[in-house]
Amino acid sequence: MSNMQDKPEISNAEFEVLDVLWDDHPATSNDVVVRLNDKKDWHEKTVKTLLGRLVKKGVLGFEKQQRQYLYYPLIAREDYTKKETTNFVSRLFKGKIAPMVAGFANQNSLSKQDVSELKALIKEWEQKND
Amino acid sequence: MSNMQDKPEISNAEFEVLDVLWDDHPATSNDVVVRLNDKKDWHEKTVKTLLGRLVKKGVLGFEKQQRQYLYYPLIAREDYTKKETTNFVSRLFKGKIAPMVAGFANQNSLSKQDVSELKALIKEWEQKND
DNA sequence: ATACATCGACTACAAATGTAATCAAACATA
DNA sequence: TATGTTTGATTACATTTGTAGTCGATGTAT
Repeated sequence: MSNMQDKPEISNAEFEVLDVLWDDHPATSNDVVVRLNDKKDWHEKTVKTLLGRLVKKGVLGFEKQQRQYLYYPLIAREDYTKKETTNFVSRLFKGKIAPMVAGFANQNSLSKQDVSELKALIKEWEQKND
Repeated sequence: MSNMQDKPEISNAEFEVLDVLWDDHPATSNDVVVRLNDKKDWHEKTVKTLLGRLVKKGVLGFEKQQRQYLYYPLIAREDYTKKETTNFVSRLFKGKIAPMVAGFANQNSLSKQDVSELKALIKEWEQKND
């Protein structure tokens, strides 16, 4: 079983880096640094370190372009978010999605759009599972 | 501003301990150890350490009963889960709940009950915000 | 050519975390 | 009473994480 692929454990700081690469890639380390400046107040070296760690973890790949690297994600945002969501819901809500939505709705205000999107989801589900 | 209450940053291992205390409290360290045996394969000492750390973080309180301590949570599960959920949705889904439910639904199978609970939530919301 | 600027690689280092072991005091037991 | 047991307190220690700094190779400007 050579390809026993265990979850990459992405830290919070690493996630921010990955996130900007999901938004647009490939990108040089400097691109990432620049795009992170909006949200985070990180030193260039910090961002480079995080890029390196993500590469080592198999989360990012890169290819050389002259002296620089062009980084890109090796895992899809959707896959990651789905897995994390399942995990989260399972840990905090015994795997039940409704209580999580309930808690959320009660904490934040659900917008009209949120609600109509949820209704659409449900309708779709009902058509699939008549 | 003495009561500037900053979030307690509960680690994964610590959360497991807190979780069994939410289920039933107060409880002695040994109670916790025993109840954790089902899920986790942790040494007694490990559990004690985690209890201590949670106390230090202000997440648990205790009162002495003879030589032992009776531990109990100082924060409510609902408050914690709500805060974590808001945080999670904000980080991974730009604060939008519907995409998170969509991803979840698509990964796991939504049960008929999940759906009816969601519908109930929505109906309630619609009544409140006519 | 010379001197700086920049890149990735490697090193640094404290705090948090996972995972216990040791120690001293209090109890229980032979 | 001498000994082993159990408790919380303290200490241990490797790994991960946040947050950079240094170094050697390469690229750029004078």
